[in-house]
Amino acid sequence: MASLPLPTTPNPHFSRSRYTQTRKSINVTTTHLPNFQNNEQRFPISYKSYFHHISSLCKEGQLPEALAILTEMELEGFQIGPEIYGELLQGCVYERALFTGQQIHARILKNGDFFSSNEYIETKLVIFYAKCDLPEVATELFQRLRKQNVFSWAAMIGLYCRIGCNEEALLGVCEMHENGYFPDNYVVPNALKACSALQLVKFGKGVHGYVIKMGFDCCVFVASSLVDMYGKCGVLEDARKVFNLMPERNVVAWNSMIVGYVQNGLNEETMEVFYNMRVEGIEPTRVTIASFLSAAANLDAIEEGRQVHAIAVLSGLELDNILGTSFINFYAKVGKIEDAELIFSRMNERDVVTWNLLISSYVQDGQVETALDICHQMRSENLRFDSVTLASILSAFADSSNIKLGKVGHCYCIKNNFVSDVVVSSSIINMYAKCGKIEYARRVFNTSMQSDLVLWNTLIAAYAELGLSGEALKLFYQMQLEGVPPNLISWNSVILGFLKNSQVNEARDLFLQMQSAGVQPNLITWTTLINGLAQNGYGYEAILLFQKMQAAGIQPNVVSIVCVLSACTTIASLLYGRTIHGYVMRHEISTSPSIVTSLVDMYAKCGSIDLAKKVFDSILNKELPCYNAMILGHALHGQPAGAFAFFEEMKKEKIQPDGITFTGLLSACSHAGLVDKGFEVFTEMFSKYHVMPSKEHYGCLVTLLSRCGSLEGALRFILTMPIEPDAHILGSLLAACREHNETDLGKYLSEHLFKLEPDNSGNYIAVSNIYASTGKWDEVSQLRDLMKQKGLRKDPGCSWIQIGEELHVFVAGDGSHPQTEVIYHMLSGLEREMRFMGYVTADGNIKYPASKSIT
DNA sequence: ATAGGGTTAG
Repeated sequence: MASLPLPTTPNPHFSRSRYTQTRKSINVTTTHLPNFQNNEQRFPISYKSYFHHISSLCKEGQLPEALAILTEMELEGFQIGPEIYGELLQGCVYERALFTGQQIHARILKNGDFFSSNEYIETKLVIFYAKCDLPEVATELFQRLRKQNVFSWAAMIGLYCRIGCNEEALLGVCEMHENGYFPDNYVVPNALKACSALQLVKFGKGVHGYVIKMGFDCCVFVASSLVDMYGKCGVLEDARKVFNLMPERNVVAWNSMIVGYVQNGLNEETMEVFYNMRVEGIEPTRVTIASFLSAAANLDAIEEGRQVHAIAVLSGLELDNILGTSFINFYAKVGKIEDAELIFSRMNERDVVTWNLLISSYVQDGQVETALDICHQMRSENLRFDSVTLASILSAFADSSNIKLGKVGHCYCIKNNFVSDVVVSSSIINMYAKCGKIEYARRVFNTSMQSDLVLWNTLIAAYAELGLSGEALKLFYQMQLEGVPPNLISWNSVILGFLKNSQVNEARDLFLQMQSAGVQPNLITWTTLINGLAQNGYGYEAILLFQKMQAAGIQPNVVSIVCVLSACTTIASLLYGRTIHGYVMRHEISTSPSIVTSLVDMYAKCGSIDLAKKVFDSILNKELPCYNAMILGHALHGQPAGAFAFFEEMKKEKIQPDGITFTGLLSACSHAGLVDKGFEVFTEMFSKYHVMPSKEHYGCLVTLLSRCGSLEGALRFILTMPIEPDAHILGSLLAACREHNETDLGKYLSEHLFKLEPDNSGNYIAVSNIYASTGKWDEVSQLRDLMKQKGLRKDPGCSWIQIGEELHVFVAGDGSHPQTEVIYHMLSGLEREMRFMGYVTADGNIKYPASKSIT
């Protein structure tokens, strides 16, 4: 019989019969033990051999076999020492085998005090229960410990970290330190993790100091954790410093740096680190790839993402659920939905996240039907919808204004208790608002959690979109009374509300207010303002604002470029339009379809049909909007043949025309005086192309008749058309009155116009044009003063150009067209179509010379 | 020690 190193005192509970019972209970078959069973010679096996065998079985995860040997040892009469139980418990820790571990714990207890009060065993038990994520049991055993040590502390701190009790974890670190146990390089990473979870950079820095003092800073684990902590706390400079100082860097160190950049939106830096990592020859892991893909998705970097896809395949990385979803996310975000689908079909395991990502991909792509299809498939695979699924499909119903399905979705949320999720309820509010049911949105908001910022923002955005700026502002104040401080999105929405309601000054004022409140405007704020100014007739100021934005260090994106191009268009600034075109070419965003379309539109409307055509020809997949831009461009040039040629080309390419196409064709007819052709197009529009005529189309015909036919014919047409004439239509009649010197009829129509829209500044301009054309400058001045009194500053009916200190004001030949046309005429040398009205000096006074030619 | 999905603003 081999001698035991421990215990030195006999165990009173030890008896053969007890262990025989245990043997039965664990159902051991001796076939597991070939070396021992088949050895007929039966050399005496030493305790040490048994121990090593158990130890290696435990390390291989063969716990039942290890237990069987334990039983065999007991049958052989060995007294079991703590190190054997320790090995077994360690095996259970590796395997997270809670049940087996509990059995071992029971055996230890049966062996009595000697074992259960052994420091080594006690610690192992704490570690075991901690690793099995049982905080109650682990804490109880930890508190009953006769002697704590670094290991038991490490286990408890690790447990607290895993289950998200980060405060407890940090308190533990402090307490162990106070009790004289120095946190080792296994405890430090957990402490740092807790710091980042709690965003306690200062505590993290303290730990960093401790790390340096203890000399742990050369430990890769610790240093990587420091990089991770600084990254998660947003202190990228410090993360980088630690990273640069690391004597050796493994994949995790590189990954931590990459993850830090990606999570802070520093996408370019992420890519740079990735490339450096490649240069150093470090093989990427799934973490590397997933993080890189996230950056590539944010940057719309299709090529880079595809290359990394190839790298992942070449590196033989397994396409697990998380890596797979990263690929789906990347391909969906860059608009390659087919590739996203392909990845999805190749994945072996899919969970709710995977399915949700595919659903939201289709929603973002505007494919509502397919998204719903996927929902059904998801259900047939016995996966339940969660709040993420519902938020996605509700936003799909919002985008497609499908209130019927929206209501079904709302009911589903009520039945399945999703309405308490703020993300879901904000989706419901948004859905009702986008479906035109603002009162339903309000009611859902009233019954929801009123402490959530996003819910407030959703409702404010809904009112803002409708131009109900008063209501939006009221909510903006109300949320602050309820103790919810507004964020950037709240400010942006209120500004948008003002601009949608033509309250340009209020919008500008709020833009200043937000800055004095310490909220810095972002790209969206600037773009909202630029777009709003352009839409309200302040094209020049919009361009100045765009330049100011760039001076403030904010890089424009696709949306802001499109907005500033539309500003160029409204004031026909070919010069600045070309500047923007240059910017676009230099920054390699010239492939964006919306920018290209805007460029065509800008050139066409600013008077350079040749440049418009040049850009148009460079487009590979031409869609409806760029054809429309070319048609409108030719219409404005008074080239109906060109407009109709593009219409024919469009038909050849099997592109369905829409309402805008026909507005272009009709205005081409109106410019060229083709009355019959105009009515032919009008008839074809609804009989052949099933496009319902809108107010705009009727307006074009009224202009056509009043210009080319007779004023009388136009009046008769107005009486027979199926819609009420709006201000725009009356405006074009008014212009015709001026052409025909029908001043009395003009004055009569003006009264109607002011009744229809008393605060529309465009009407003031239209009426003042009548007076201007007959040289009645006093009346013009009176109307301008009235506009100033009313706070109206919008000047869509006339146009101006700055020459030195003077602002020269022009009016179009018939005064009925947007100012764009005026400057277009000027640029294309068609001065005869235009009449010079006067000029505004720098101090704001208007001077009206009798006449002036333009050079 | 490091990695994946949803809501609100242009």
